[in-house]
Amino acid sequence: MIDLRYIRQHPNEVKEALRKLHAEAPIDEILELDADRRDILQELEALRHKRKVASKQIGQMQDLDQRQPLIDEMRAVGERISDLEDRLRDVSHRLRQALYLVPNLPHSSVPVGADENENVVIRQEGEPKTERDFGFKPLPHWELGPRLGILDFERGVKLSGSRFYVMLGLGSRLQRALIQWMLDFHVEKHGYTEVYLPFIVKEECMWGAGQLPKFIDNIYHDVEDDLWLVGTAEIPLTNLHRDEILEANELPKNYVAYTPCFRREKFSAGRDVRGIKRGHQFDKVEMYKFTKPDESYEEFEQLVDDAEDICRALNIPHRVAEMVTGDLGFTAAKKYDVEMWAPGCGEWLEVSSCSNCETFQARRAEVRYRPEPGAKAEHVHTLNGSGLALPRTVIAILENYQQADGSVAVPEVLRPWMGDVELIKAEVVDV
RNA sequence: GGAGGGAUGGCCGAGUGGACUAAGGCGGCGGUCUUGAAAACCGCUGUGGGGCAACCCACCGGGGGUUCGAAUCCCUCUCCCUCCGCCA
Repeated sequence: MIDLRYIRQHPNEVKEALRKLHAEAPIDEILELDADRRDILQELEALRHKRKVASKQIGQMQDLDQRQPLIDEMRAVGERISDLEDRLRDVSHRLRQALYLVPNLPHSSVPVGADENENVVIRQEGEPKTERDFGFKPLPHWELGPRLGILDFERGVKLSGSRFYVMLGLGSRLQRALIQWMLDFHVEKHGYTEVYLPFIVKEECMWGAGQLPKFIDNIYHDVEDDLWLVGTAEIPLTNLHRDEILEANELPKNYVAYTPCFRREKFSAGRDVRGIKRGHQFDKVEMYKFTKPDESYEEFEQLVDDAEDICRALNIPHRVAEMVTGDLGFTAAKKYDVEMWAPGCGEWLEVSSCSNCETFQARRAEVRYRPEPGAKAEHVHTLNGSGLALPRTVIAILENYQQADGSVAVPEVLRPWMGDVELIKAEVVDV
């Protein structure tokens, strides 16, 4: 949610920003509702004051005959107050709903562009391996996995339908090793605090993180208990300090969490249906920062570098792309994607998406800090970034580390987390 | 799932219809005293909103209601605690 005062004072700047985002939001409606709300509020408060004073008088009057006319008058005032309160509730609700539809505004440094095709690759480390480097034609993971007996698509579908899969044996263990290793890596090398979170949350968390109302169709929802399955750890992490005022000296607060993520993928029907790139359920290690506003961009660059560190340690080529205005998404003021090269499917895979949401989520979830003791509380900035998304990192490992005989080498850094297994190879099957 | 008890400011805690403009304490900040500190004493110390301002309004877990007037009465929801049951 962006600042209502800012919209009121700079409506044209907001509209201009929305044009750059290729987004629409009911700004004129917001301005009208805001004006209405303040009109109603002023009248209402004047009447409440009048009633308050009169009620005090009534309480002190002994003469019932004198009292009665004043009581009658105040009864009428009470009815008008009641009316105005109803109108205020209605207008405030509509105003809030309208504000919830406004996306975050882009940071001034974000390049203007229409869509993802105009995103800017700002750096790349490592050269993608070619067929010549391999000495054979590298296979995509959806062929490698089943051949090695570590991926089973048919049984996933049998259990849960399309976009579900089963991991087996060393495939499953590889993913588990990655989770452990990445958590330890961020805790030990980057100083994050590990946190274990609920995977299903209350509706208000969804509003706080900016998931509702916009993304309702992409969220799994348990109707009976009105709980919502998280599509990313960003949701419970944003709400971890909801309605809190943090001390300046405890910022930045850096968290890292592993969670499964659940997404209905209503908007990507038919896309990325092969393999494990886009499932309804996937695992992710997520980094998250609560920072002071004037430190957030410095912390943001660090966050991206922390994600890249994982790519470096795995020795897989990666690049960083900066999102243009048209591809920023709803909550980010600035966003980078980290992509790993996958030689089998022949594409750059988004393994991390890093966003600086500035005060957008903090305002929704009311996360604030006190700049100085005794000073007025201000909203913090919130930053999130995958560190990294698992199935895609597994894809990159399988496809980059495949050998001519169809086996897959285990990256050295992961071996201690995999019982020193060095090679994933097909089980010998009795004929 | 059943029975009972609770939810008040940063924290503890009093308050069962009208001076609550929420007592008192703790903590924090400032001051006096002191070479300095402690102690003692004095003062200040929540959040949000409206208004150019003086100032005003709201908030005692959330929502709704009764009343001229609600922290206080009624309804409802949520959460916490104790005990019982079930259970990884």
